[in-house]
Amino acid sequence: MEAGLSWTDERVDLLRRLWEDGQSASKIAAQLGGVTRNAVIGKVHRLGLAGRVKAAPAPVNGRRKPEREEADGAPIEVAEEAPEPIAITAHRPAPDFPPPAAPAAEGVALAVSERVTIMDLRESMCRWPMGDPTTPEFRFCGARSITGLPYCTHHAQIAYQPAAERKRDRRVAGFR
DNA sequence: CCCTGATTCGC
DNA sequence: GCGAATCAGG
Repeated sequence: MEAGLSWTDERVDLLRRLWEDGQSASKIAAQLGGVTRNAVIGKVHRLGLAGRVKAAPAPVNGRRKPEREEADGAPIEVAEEAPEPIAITAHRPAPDFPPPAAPAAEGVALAVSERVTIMDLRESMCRWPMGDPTTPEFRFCGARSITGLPYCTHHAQIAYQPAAERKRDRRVAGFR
């Protein structure tokens, strides 16, 4: 499938903006598409913009070393962090996010049983519209949505397609 | 159980 | 450089 999908300048740029905007790795991954949250976190660290607004949550080891024992009398010095006064966290509730202007249905079939009416729509449910809003048959996708986003992972990828990729993946089928 | 980021290491 | 596996925690 998408063979040429990698960390292009544009994708890195988007990653930067979203991360600095406080978006979580999983959300960013969903919006970028084609990568997992691990990939995002890994990239974030490589870019050197990890852990900005964090105290010191994980000075521990991530992956245990099976056989390799660090048996030496040299205690690893942990760099003490400078007494950072206060982090400037400008709250920007209006990110330059691409609105799901043209929701396009695609072939993948979601479980019909998951569809819900607006009455049953919860915060954690996908708000992807399905059907004609003017009819009583109108439903929402209803699948588990990405925390903080109105859509499930599947629809988020459709709604938030990267600008570069967007043109190619245009698919306008009938709504359902 | 859902999620979060951090770390290590094989590729 | 990349990201899965794993860890540690909310």
